[in-house]
Amino acid sequence: MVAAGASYEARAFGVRSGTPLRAAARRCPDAVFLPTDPAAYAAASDRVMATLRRFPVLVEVWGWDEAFIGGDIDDPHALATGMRAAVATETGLSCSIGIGHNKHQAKIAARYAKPGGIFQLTAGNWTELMADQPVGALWGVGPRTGRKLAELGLSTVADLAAADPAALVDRFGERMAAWLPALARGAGDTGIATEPRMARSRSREVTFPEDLSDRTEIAQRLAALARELGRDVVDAGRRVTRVAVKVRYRSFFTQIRIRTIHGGPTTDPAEIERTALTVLAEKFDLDRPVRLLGVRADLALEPCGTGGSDLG
DNA sequence: TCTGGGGTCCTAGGACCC
DNA sequence: TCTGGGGTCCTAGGACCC
Repeated sequence: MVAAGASYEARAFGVRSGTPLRAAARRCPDAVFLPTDPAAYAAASDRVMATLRRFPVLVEVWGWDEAFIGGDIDDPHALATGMRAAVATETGLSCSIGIGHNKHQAKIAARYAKPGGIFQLTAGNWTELMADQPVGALWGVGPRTGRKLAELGLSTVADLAAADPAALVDRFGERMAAWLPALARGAGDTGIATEPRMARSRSREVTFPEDLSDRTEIAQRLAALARELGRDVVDAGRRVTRVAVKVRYRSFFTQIRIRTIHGGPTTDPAEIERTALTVLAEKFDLDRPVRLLGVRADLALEPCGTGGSDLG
């Protein structure tokens, strides 16, 4: 069990998202531990997004607690101030706003804005603020890429910004090789998608308190997950194209095996369950203790139904 | 940091067909 | 029988983000 998030007070003690609960309790003995409440987060999120949409801007929802605001804005600082005030008045919540010429800059600016402030990152102050940062500070560069870049002698944003894409191609492929140095120079996407995205997949997974060794029990637990998932997907009015099964063993070694549904996309939960069980039986070694089981359904991009627009 | 749950996108290689 | 190229579908796996 790990913390999904932590208050700023708890963060001061070294507790953050992903910290095991045991470690969190050790570092911060006075911490209050709350269960997750997805429905409450969704409701609060809806209210915040509705507040933002009242401004004459484009709003792209980016998860529960983030949004990109787009537009040709004369005075972004004034806009941000107005938005923060409106969100506070209408929802009682505090938010931070980062301003930039693209999503990447805005995203990083928002870090500087926290907690509960406004910060602007531009071509003008990008270099000053970012040049000496580790490459991992860039949005989209994680620990793995950071390590690979370090092996090439590129550890800071400035190093990467000056790197020759040709020198990165072998390691990262054509696209990434071109993208990474641009990212380091502050480039980024500017598109704002106001329409809700059509989900590509839906999944369920569970880590067991005690590893599972009994094959029958493993199959039963997977079947139960598949049934829950099937219900979700049907409720959402979507069709399933592929079913993936995920198994994590005691060693933390994790495998995903996938199968395309024969005969085209399905809405039949029984078929989802059956496919998951087949994949489990045919493609996994179940002689080792299992720590986690998961099922994922990949979804057809066209909703099911007979041409109606019941998803409005 | 003995390591949750829910997602997205990209790449590489094999199979198969023309 | 061997050879080559291109296209498409499929799976595995890597990586990142919240």
